[in-house]
Amino acid sequence: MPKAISMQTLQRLPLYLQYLKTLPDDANISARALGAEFGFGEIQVRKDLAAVSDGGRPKLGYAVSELRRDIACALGCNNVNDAVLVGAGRLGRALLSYEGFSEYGLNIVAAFDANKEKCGRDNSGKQIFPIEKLRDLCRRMKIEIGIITVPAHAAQEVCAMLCEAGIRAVWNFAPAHLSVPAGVLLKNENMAASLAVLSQHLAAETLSSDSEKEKAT
Amino acid sequence: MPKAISMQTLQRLPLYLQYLKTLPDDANISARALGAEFGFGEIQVRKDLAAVSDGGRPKLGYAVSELRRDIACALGCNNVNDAVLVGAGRLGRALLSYEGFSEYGLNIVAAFDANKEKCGRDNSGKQIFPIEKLRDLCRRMKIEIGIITVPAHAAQEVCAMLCEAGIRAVWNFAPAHLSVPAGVLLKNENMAASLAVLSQHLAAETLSSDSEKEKAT
DNA sequence: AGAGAATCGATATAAATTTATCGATTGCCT
DNA sequence: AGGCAATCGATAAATTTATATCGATTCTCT
Repeated sequence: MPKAISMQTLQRLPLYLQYLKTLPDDANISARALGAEFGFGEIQVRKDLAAVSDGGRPKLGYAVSELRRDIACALGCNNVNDAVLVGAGRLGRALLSYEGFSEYGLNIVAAFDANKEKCGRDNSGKQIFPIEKLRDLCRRMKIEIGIITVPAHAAQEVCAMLCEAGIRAVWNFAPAHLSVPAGVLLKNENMAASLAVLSQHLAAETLSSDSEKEKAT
Repeated sequence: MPKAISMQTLQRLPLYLQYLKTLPDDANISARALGAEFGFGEIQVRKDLAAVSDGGRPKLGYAVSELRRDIACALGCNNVNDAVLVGAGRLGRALLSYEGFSEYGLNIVAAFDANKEKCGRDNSGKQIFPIEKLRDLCRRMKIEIGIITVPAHAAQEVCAMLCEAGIRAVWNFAPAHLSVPAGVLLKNENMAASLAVLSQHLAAETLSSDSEKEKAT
């Protein structure tokens, strides 16, 4: 049963899950071994797992199949969330055709674009509609997640449309700052932040000879 | 003077920078106003800014142009880092043609793909080479950043190639768990983690009327 | 010029997160 | 069976991060 899961833990769980999926069903794994894969300490892993699972046997470790089930459950991977995507450019189509989302309970039901030439059936098999139909479709299907992959200058406008259409969570890939009404969650896929970490690593290593601690995120 | 910038601060700075770029050069902005844009507290913003800038005048706030300069400097946006990208599929090409990276000091000099049909000049203007040339080009140009956008099953192999070619930081977009030698930074662009946050928000709101969870021990 | 309000910076407190310590449990080996 | 080593879970300490408090500064308005 899910206790309160800390924000940090919540973001590590998908990593564990991803890795656990590569292991045999009947395997066991220790917190230490799991952590070693990511450069995490074993205690941290144990605490993470304790937040979602109750199994874990001394000397053996955790049963992989149980862990997978428990993590998936905690992450809500089993409750499918429908989503729409706005902006059928390169990035948008890349996400449309990415099949890994379903493993995490995300189902992109349709895409929208202002350019009518892009409309029709994408070669991912997903339908791309003119943006005018956004509101109606979202309301009718009670969509709760909107994914924004439009150019920065159009992002706020699209965001407003999505909110107006009843969306409750916005996943923004546009390099733009968005504002959302209260009650709507905004999650920026923040590639600039990742870049900041990368480039600081390079800068740090070039200056101070070494003794850098590697960190996977 | 570059003090120690905390990890969290480091990841907020690009957000500020992004927003500051939308403001007039001669404007001023207060910590409170800047924070309000992102839902951050004003004190937090002030501490973030204090880590990279020294300006900030009572009653007026911070000079936008100074802040931009200081943040950009702290993020190393001025020292250009060359990078290569492996995997010229949809996502790879999307990143190739994304022009926003240069603002953060990332310059993708070339891409590689195992499929020779994809080689040649991309319509982003970037060259796509056969993967066999990866090692040579990286070493010759002293590339330090490698971006992985191949399917999950090929990711580890590509990662190893990059490390072997002298890469010092790997930016992984593949939904796969990678291991890198010590000294190489691995940054996973962790869309699953973002999804976890999104879907927990939805779940929390839906069940918000429920009482506290019980825990099995 | 002086009152007043906004805002900064520094210091202090609180909360979240990570890391350490230690005893208890369990499987494996001889 | 009995000892050994691995591992867990819980509690405690340390570290990092966020928030609050307060005096000092400086701009604007009258």
